[in-house]
Amino acid sequence: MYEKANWQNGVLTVSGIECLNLERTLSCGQSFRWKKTERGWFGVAYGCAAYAQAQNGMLRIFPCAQSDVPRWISYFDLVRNYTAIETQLRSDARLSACLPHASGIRVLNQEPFETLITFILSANNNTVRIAQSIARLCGLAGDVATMPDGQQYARFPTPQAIAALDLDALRSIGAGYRAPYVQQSARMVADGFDFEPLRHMPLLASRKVLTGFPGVGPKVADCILLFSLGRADAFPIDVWIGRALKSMFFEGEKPGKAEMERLVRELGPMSGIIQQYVFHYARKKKLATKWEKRESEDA
DNA sequence: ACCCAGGGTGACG
DNA sequence: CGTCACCATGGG
Repeated sequence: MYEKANWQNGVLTVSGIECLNLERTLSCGQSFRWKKTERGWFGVAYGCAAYAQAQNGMLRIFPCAQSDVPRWISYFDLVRNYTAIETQLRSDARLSACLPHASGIRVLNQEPFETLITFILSANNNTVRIAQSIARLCGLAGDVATMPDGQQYARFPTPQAIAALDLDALRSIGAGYRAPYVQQSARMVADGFDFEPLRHMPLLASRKVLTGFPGVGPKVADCILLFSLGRADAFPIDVWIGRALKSMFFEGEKPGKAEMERLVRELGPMSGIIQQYVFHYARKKKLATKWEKRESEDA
């Protein structure tokens, strides 16, 4: 939640934000279009390019048209009470270890079609390659727009633009065997698929609709629901979360499907947000052990 | 040369 | 229903 949002001369300043760590939020693998620069984080969302800076519970976004203020507030999920979520984490002995590494993470509210294509590309892939492929896809088929200062940037391509690409073009951006999935899914959206009903259906029904897209299974469906359709109870289970839950909740034993579902239910209606904290914690911890291992090998 | 990465698909029991 | 080889690509 936040106290005040002020717009002046193309700059949006939101103050009194209780939990916000931009570094963690923008580099934790939910969005792949933000880069750290000297002027702050630069990214493109909903066709708008902007810089984002944060300090002391204050978030500044520029350039920002006045009509885009509600969208940015929604994008950074500033309406949600993250203090309550972090309190829940702190009071759970199994989850509290996540906070030092993940406090201030927010789940962004991204554009659904962009999220669909992004996470089709994410399957059996790594975050560096995913970001590269997205950037090349935008350069290849995205509209070029111009910022007020003259700087040019590429928007995420429309469904029609991606649907019009041939498979060789999609392979050229590094889509690999996912190229036909991207092409066919883009065609379905270009043909009029409507994401909006998925915001309000029962979770299982929404997931079933999304797995109708080629290249979308249960995990990618949950990513789309959590990252772009406001479903805070969608709980994507990937290799990192699987490992983390195994050690944190099941004493190193691989949980069955029913046990996993029971755990997610126990975590409550914000389980998906909590998932993001655990995911980031798991990745940071693994990274540290990798570094330690490499340094000990060097020595 | 082998393993891994925000998994999904299709074939087979 | 569950399991499993296979998928294209680049880095470690």
